[in-house]
Amino acid sequence: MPNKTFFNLDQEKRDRVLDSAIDEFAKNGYSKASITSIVNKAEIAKGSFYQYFKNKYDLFKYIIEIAVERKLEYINRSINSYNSEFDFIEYWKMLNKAGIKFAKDNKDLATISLSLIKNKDKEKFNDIITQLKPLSDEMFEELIKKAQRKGQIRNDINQEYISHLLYKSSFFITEYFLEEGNLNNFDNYLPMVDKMMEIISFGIKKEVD
Amino acid sequence: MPNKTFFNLDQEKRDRVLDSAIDEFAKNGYSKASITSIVNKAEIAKGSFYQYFKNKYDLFKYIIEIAVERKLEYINRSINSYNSEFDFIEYWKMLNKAGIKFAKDNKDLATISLSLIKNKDKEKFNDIITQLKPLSDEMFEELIKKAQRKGQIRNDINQEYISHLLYKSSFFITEYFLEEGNLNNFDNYLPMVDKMMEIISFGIKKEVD
DNA sequence: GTATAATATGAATATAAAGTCATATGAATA
DNA sequence: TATTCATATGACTTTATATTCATATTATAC
Repeated sequence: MPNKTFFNLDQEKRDRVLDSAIDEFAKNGYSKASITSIVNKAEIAKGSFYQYFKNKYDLFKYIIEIAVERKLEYINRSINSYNSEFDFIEYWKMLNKAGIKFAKDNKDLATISLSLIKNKDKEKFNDIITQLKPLSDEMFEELIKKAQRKGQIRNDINQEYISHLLYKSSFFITEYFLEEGNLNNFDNYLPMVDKMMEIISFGIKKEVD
Repeated sequence: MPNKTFFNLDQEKRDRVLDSAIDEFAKNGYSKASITSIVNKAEIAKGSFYQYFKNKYDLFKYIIEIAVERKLEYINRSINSYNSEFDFIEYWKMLNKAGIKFAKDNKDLATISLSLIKNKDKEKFNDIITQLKPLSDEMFEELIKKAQRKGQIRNDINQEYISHLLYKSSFFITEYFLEEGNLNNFDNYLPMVDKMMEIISFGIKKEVD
């Protein structure tokens, strides 16, 4: 958590610091991100930085917090506009689309979150990763159980397998989107994702007999 | 490429250096890997290291070369023992299994290759990534075209989508395997992969009518 | 056994990073 | 105006890194 000094700052300056940091972390990942670069871009003194944050990790943690918050907003907005009878496949597609939309509008935050999840240094980021739980594959578990009860997806496949497959696929969908070439091609990208989701749906859907 | 001095060394010493470096890169990734750690583990002097390699990058490049070579051996071994009529799904499953087997027997090399592919700093590693081409999604393209011609997989889906899906899925299969918990659970892991591949197959397979 | 070439060595150098601290500035209060 | 408190500052410290280099050791050749 930033010090209270940081929150006393006028929003313009606060944004300058955060934007600079988000840019730096997105470009270089956590360990290669440089405080010196961040303060230069934000046009504040190095000493000031340490008036605002305990250290680099403190800053990073706060940025992830922002990212999670923002992404949940996108997801909740989707869920709220979903009025029909529960249909797992549709629901899953909707979540993926919300994820892509979040990444489209917040590509740096999305990049940072992704890099965190892909990071191997679990020890170090353990407390941060805990924050991500609501966006993890555990989220799918309940949904999948429900869908299997309702006979919407095959139940001859271990729920853990499906959960992991869907969770990971949502990642590489975002990941692929964040690759150059696709970023500025949102309109071409969406139909592609539709096809991918369709492929996976075919595999998990229970045939009506 | 290492200097000729390195190749003049007796194999025991060469292996000591390589093993130490592979271990270090697998544990820490490229930029956080430390030459000091490597030479300490290998029990050679720092100065000696720079008699063998031009720099850190030179060493890394060489290790990737080894990884690619070794993985291709696994793949070729599989392909050679594949005698039946071409069946895309079976072929694809076979490739994935060869990949997992490679990862099982060479977990550090597999970890390093994965981290390279996941790395964002394309500029820096551009020349190395070129080496990986034979293991990339381009490999799938020809296979998929062939399979579509033979009517083995749906042709209402753009070949690029499928190619990317299959390529990425092969990654997360390896990735998931390399996560702790699964590594020492090879026998439980294989059936799980079978199920995952089955799910995707359902989606891309052409129904016989 | 001497000369030459190959290899080994670790102290020294250069660079960059995170984090600290004494001090300066400015705003608010009385 | 004088005092107090919050904020700003950048030089300094510490620590780690990759890389270099002059020199020492060992092996090879004659």
